Amino acid sequence: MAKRVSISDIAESLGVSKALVSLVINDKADAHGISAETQKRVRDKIRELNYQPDLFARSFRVGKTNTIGLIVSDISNRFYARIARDIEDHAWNNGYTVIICSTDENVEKEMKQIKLLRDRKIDGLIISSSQDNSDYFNKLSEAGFPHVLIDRRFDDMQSANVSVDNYGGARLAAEHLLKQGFSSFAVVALSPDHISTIRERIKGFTDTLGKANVQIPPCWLISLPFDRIDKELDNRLQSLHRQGQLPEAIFTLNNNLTSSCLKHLTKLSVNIPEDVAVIGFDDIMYFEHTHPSVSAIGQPTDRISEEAFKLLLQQINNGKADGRQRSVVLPVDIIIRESSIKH
Amino acid sequence: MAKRVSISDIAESLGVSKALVSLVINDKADAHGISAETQKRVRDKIRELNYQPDLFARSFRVGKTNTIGLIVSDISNRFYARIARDIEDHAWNNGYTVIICSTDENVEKEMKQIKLLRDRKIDGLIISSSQDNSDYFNKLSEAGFPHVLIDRRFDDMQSANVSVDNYGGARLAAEHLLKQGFSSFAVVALSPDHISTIRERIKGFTDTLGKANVQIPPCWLISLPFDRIDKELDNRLQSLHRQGQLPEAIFTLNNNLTSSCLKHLTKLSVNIPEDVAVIGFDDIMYFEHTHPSVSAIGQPTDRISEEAFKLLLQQINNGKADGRQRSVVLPVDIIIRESSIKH
DNA sequence: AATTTGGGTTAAATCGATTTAGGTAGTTTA
DNA sequence: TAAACTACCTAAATCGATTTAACCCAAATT
Repeated sequence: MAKRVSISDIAESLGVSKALVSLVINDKADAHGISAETQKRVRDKIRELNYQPDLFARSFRVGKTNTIGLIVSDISNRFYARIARDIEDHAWNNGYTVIICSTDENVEKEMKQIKLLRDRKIDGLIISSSQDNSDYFNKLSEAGFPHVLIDRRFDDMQSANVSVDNYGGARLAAEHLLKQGFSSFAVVALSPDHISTIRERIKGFTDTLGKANVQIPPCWLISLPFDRIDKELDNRLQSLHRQGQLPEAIFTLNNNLTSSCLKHLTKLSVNIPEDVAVIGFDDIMYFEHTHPSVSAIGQPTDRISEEAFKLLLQQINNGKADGRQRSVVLPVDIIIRESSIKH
Repeated sequence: MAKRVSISDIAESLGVSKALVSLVINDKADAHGISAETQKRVRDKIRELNYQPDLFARSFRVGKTNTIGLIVSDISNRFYARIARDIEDHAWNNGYTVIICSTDENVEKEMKQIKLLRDRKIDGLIISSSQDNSDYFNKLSEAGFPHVLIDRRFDDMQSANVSVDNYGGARLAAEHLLKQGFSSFAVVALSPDHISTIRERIKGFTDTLGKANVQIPPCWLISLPFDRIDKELDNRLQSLHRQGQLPEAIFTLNNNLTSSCLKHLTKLSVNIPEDVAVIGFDDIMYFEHTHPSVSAIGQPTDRISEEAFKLLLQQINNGKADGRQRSVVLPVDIIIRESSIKH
């Protein structure tokens, strides 16, 4: 591997000091009164030897890596993939690079990842956490480590955070289903059930039904472990179907659950929405083209990314996470398609 | 921000040298005859002060960052999202971290990204390149920089690479459509058209049709610019539809093109497959649930990731990209669903 | 003539680790 | 008793940059 040319090489071959070269590179030459002629000589030599500053060494010295971390449960989930893409764009436009980690909802893994990223000296972190309380992040805040929580939130949280109106979205779904005249409902959720988005969506849905004096019996409150969504849902739906106990409508709490639900109902030859109506939280493009097309609560992924990155950058540039951290809650909307229209 | 404890702090508070502490940390103490007792003292102190080695500083010193880059055209594309996820897992299991970049098929951006990542001293790179020749990568090979090209390939390529049998996959699609009895065909491709996957898929398709004495007229060879797939395809399909010139079957060259095609045909009330049949390269879960379900050529994303990471790790561990680089071509399969079944 | 001024430049410390060629002191060997 | 050996440990260089306090010299001022 050909040896890279370093700042010393430039300095030596020119008979000047490394300091001088560094000053020129960093546009501090004028401020230090380096003569125009010398500056030109340096710049020419840099071009001649094709010198590229070692960003790693620079980062080491100045204590800033221009790298941020993004931790989510699964980067191949469309929701997070979109957010990742947007954040990557914002990062790139601001001279940052993104390291992405998937936790599989595994808290230990998540903590290890945060630790590793911090040991690697990332400048900040954007995370959709799987943890069940804010302790860890409050410590991060106290340590002044720039970070923004997205998607999921905690009570007593000091950290900056960006989320959507999960409660309101679920209410929209419930109101819509009630208006359509459905009268029995199931919720398909995800465990671990401490996840705020899940909790809020369930609450928004059940509260709204409650106001209409509709309760959801336990057998229709379905919670599936993250790593076996598909298989478990298959079992549960099959068993309900066998017993003729399917509800009139199902509210699925994220795009994976919606897809899986669609798949297994179809497999059971259950007609949607004639036999069972479906509406999901989180809209993705394909729901427009599934059979039937699927109603969903749409989340503004681009706004989430934008706000999160903005908040992170503020913290990084302020040198620390300062006291009052912004908490941003974004609105959602409902997209009504075939799957939830009463026949 | 509380000051981190460094190796010097440990050394000082113990009255020993930094070297000794470092040796203990790196399990080289025994080899250097450091007494068991001293080792224990060091380890105890490390625990007491909660010392965490600065991985960044270590990387700087040893010249290895344990970070790899992954560059693709768009990380939110399902195909790449899956690959990214798998690579991330392999990386994590091997103590590596992944920096992800999306190029939007922009060659200049891609080069800038490679340069940035190299300046940041990543240990290796996995890339699905948008470039139109192998020069840049051959230079990378000569410089001994570990890298693996995935998905797309080049002629005269010295770099390690993992791809799928695009030609064969396209042949499968063509054979299937012919067997179904369709007799006029369109191909929906992506520009820039130098991309190897696109070229090979087109060739595999047209060659196979050619053997059956079927030609594709220019108006049915549709090539769409990456950043305006959806809009352009809408126009093209509308115009063909208006003129009553839609083919009997369409072969779409990636999952985005397939989705977009589905969307716009549906919008035009064109029945699939009665009016126009569709089969796409690259299968994604949703194609099983779209209306109609969509036939596709499935790519083994997990194998791609696995092989790519394996090849990269080999290069990294060998210290250099050695002469003969492995070239892996993986098989694809055809999944036949409703959209390509003749009525 | 002595002092100040300032333009142009550099030496050296620094970031936090790793690595290697020694050093020291005590014990054994010749 | 001197040399050799052993067991333990350390000094200092190093990675490639940035940063700061000083330095030198010539011109201007007093």
